[in-house]
Amino acid sequence: MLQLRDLPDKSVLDKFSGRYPEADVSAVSVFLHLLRVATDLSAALDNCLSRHGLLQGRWWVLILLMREKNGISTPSALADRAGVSRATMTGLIDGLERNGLIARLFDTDDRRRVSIQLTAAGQAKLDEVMPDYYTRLRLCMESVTEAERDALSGILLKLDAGISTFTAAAGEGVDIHAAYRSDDQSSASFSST
Amino acid sequence: MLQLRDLPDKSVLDKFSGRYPEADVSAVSVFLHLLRVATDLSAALDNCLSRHGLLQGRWWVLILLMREKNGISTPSALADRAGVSRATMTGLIDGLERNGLIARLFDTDDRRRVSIQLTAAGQAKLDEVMPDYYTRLRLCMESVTEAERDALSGILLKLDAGISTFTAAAGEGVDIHAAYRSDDQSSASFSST
DNA sequence: CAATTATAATTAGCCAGCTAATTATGTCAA
DNA sequence: TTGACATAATTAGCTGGCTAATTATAATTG
Repeated sequence: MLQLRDLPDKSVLDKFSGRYPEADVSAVSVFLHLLRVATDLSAALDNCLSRHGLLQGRWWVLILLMREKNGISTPSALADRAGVSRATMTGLIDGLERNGLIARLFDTDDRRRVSIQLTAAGQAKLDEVMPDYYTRLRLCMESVTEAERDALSGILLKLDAGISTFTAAAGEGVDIHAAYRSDDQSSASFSST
Repeated sequence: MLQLRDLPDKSVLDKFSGRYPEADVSAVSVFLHLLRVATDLSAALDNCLSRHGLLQGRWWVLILLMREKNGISTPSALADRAGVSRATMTGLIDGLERNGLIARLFDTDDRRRVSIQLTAAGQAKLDEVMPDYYTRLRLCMESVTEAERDALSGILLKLDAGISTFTAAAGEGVDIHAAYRSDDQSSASFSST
C-alpha cells in the first residue's frame, strides 16, 4: 500500500473540489487519513515481528495453525483464511518449514493432500512473539477509550458495507464518462530519457 | 499488507488471551478490523484506478504534480511526499513518461537535477480519473455521518500518536523477554520434502 | 585549486506478492 | 473402465516495492 506521506490540507482539497465538484471533502480527508494510519500500523507491526525474525504472512500462518485443534490445517484452507493465493501459501510454508516452525505431513489416503502442523518450535516462537505484540498493541491503543473502540467498530462496519459500491461496475450507480485504455495514450511530443 | 480474511471471533480471542494475558481483547479486535477494512479500501481503490490504466503509485504522483504551481516538481520531492524510495520514484516516473502523462525537463544550471512536469495528457488523465474516484468514494462513505467522520478523525489522531510506542525499542516501556534470532531456530527433527 | 564530501538520479539485484501453467491424483458418468 | 473433468499443490515467470551501489555533478575546505 502507498505510504501517503503529505496528505492534502484544506487549501489543496478546496482546489481539487473546485475542479471536481464530485468530491466530498470530508470523505476524502478521512479516507486518506484512514489509509495512512493503517499503513503506519502495518509498518509498526512489521517492525515488531521482524525483531523475532518473522513477517506478517508467516506470523499469520502460525496464528491460524494455533487456532486449530492439534495445530493442523491444509495449505488451501490456510491460503483462503490468510487471504493469499495458494502459490503464495506454498512459499510461506516453505519458509516456515525451513525454520522448523511447521511440518508438512503427507496424507496417505488422498495423496494430493498435505497437512500442515505447527511444531513445538512454532508454538515456542508464538509464545515469544505474541506477548510482545500484545503488549505493544495494548500500549498503542491505551488512549483510545472503550466507547471510542465501539464507535470505531461501528464505522468500520459501515465502511465494510460501502466497499462494494466503491468497487461496483461503472453504471451500477457510479456515473462514469471514462473509457478504458491499457497503456499508450497520446504519447506526447516530449520524451527525453 | 496482509488480507486478514477470517478475523478471530470471540472464542478464538478468548483462547489466545487465556494463554497470553498481555492481550487487550477489544484492542486486538478493533486493530485487526481496521487493518482489514483499510486493505479492502485500498483494493477497491486499485480496482477503480485500474479501470483507467493506473496504479496507486502513478496516480499519486499525478496528484502531487497537480498540487504544484505549473504542475512541476522533482523526483526527490515527489519520493518524499509519496513516501516511496527515490529508486521507486524513478520507476514510477519512467512509466508515466512512457505514457506521456509527465515529462522530464533537464535543469541546465544544476545538471544533477531533473524537473518533472505534468503534461496536458496527464492533466486529461486526472480529469478522467478523479471524478470517477470521487464519485465512488462519496457513495462508499455516504452512510457515515459527519459526526462519525469527526469521531473517526479523532481516533485516528490518537492511533497516530500511539504508533511510536508500538515501534519503540524493547525496554522503552515495552516489556519483552524475547531475544532476537535471524533465521535458523532449533530446526526440528521433522522436515520432509 | 585539488581533494573530499554532499547531493541527485539512476541502475542492479533482492523479495514477497501475484497469475497462469504444470503435475499429480481422485471422481464420475457413458 | 476409461475419458472428461475436478481438485490440491507446486513451479515458472511477472511486477512493484525495497536497499545498496553507481554515476554524475556541485560545493566546500585545507
